[in-house]
Amino acid sequence: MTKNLVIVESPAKAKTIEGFLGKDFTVRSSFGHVMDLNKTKLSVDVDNEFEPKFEISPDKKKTVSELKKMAKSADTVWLASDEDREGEAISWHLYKALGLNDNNTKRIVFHEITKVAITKAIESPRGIDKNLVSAQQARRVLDRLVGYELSPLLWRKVKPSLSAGRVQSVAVKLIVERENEIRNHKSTSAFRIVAELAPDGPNQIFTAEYAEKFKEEEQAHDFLRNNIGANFSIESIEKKPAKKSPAPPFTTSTLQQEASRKLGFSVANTMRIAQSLYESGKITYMRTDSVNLSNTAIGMATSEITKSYGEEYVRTRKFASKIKGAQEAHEAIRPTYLSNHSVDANNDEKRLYDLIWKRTIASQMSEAKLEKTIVSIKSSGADKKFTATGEVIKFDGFLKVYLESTDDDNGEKQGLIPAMNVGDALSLMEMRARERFTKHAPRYTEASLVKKMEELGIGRPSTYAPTISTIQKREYIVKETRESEKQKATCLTLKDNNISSAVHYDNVSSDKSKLFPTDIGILVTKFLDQHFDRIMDYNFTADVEKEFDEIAEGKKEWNEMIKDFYGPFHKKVETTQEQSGKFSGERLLGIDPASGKKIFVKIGRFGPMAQIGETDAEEKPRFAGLRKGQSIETITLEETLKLFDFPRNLGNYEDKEVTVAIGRFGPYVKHNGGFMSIKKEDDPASITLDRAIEIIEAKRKADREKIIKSFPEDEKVQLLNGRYGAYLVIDKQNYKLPKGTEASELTLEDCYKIAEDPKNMPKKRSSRKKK
DNA sequence: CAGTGAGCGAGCTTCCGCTTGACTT
Repeated sequence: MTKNLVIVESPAKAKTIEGFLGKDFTVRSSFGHVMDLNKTKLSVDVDNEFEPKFEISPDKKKTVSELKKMAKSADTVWLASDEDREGEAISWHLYKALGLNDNNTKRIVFHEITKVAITKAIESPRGIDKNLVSAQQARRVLDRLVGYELSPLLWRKVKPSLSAGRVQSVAVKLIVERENEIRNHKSTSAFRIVAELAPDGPNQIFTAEYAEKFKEEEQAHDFLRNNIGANFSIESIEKKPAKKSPAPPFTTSTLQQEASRKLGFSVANTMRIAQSLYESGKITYMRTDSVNLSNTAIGMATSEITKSYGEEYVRTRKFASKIKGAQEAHEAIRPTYLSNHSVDANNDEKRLYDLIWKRTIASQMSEAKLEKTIVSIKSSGADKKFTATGEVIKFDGFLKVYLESTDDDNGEKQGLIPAMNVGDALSLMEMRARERFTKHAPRYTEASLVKKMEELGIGRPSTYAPTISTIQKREYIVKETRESEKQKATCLTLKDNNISSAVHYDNVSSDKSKLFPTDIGILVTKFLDQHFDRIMDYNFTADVEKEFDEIAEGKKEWNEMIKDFYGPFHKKVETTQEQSGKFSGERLLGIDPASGKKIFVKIGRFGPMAQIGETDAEEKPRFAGLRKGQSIETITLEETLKLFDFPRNLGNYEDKEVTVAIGRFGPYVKHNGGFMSIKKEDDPASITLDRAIEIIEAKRKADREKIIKSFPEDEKVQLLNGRYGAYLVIDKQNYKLPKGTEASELTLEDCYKIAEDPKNMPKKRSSRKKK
């Protein structure tokens, strides 16, 4: 059929490339890896040179059989997966899975998707690099061994269904350690002195800061008093030129950071939107660690900048990655056509595109030229000097288009400074001594965690977003907005020869959508740190990467490397398994005044819980789960005792008892065998019977509205309103309704008929949804 | 989803990286 079959990793790429190649070429995609280790088994023969058992992934069976068919009828198969470890392995796996041979198979690589690059690649094919394949195998086997030996250990020692891995466990550790730092941070305060001054003549006020801060309010007060009626004059003015350069074009990580800071997107959201822009051909590939732009792109940028801003704004650059372990198989993320200043798409896509366009264009624009002015001012009432700094843009350059934001954007703006001369007298408008507290390190956001992971070389562009969602799904960390801590601060003001004092409440931290560790995350980190310090070492990944590189260069055997690692690792797993007991993080809080028994908090099978009495005591202990937001690290005895006030009997309704209790999904009201969750506004400790009845009635109303139709002839059959529209239930089994069906018009016969059609059976979930 | 937590024991959970759809009760 086709003479040449070219296989790439992504279907969008396949479509583009097919346009560049002639009729004789058919381009298809493998959709990433086609072979992997079996998910349900270790699939690594640890007694036999660590031989991995790769098999065709279940969800790739169809792709592989289609490709196989096409490959059979082709003269030549061109394996064009990415030029990195994983890409090489994809080619090798395709080679095996499609039953290819050396005579009709060629391996090619290209970094940019242009006709020239691809034609050139076709002209210079090579064979599959087995060393690179071995390096991937080592990476894959190492991750499997770590993940599949540590996770079961956690199930036994801590809690079922937990997970551990080279990447995720260290990501959690970063957040746990940051929280510890914050907990141990001792905030100190000092009074900062700021003067608002104005030269004679036009009313141009500017601010200057005094060179010293004062620890005590009294000292600050004394200082202000000394400056009542003082003379201010300019001692020196220094002007110096400064430059600002644009940031490199986007990689996955920097795109996630900027989209988070400037647009407020989560990393998963950013990737979803970028994927959509990529699929519609608007931007280049979005999973990349490269800051490189192709010559074509730089050419487009040059003409676009010249046209829109003028020649003096052009300054092309080649950026080099500073990230260790960067594989740079792709270009940086950029618009496919820089002449499109915006795109026709939904709002989020437009905004993300706009960001990418600006960043790309700015990266090829001239530096901004600034002039910094530093004015030194002396006061007759002070020993040291006041300093005012100003910044004037002489030439805006790339700033015309784009300025990168930073994580801590609370830096004060540098104001304009009026034109003045040395010796000029100034009038004091106002002087303030404001108490400032030192701030603890900020909690991570999703995006700043990605930044840190990238710095440490942990994870890859394709895994940042999934890793962050995994550690949230496992409940190791939570993303939350918490009430920020306030601190009382004093501000003294000198104005019109008078000193007044006022009190402010300053936010110590801004905790909007920040990452917090949970009790389980803290406990698991502690456990792994104690027993597996090597894997929890921030340098572990970087160190093994060096060894993968040696394997890729043919300087090392992959299974030798794994053997060296696995020996001591596996021994540690075994001794921990045998010698250490349950790791519950148990904390003794004190004595229950009612029973005289001990009260503990710890991690149980279902998460954090409190316990009155000892497990091996004759009388069974009482248990209660901790509420959301409570932590075994910080909960007090009083708070714990309150948890045992449930279930609480509120009285009777319709001759049946109404009780309120706290369960797995929060507080609920129980009545006549039914459960109803209570809303956030209601406090289970003080809820009244009347309010509980309201909740019961509201639930009944919702249930009534849920039923579209029921049949008195067969009560097992019901048509219900669900989250995704109408559906059919027969004897607890759900069925989809065929498209276009009006549920309220269906007869009982219709329902039976629908249930018989296997098309309407709901798909079985491949993996059970985690609680 | 279902409102537990000892004991009994079967059977389940899990990794990282490469890619997109399929399709939810």
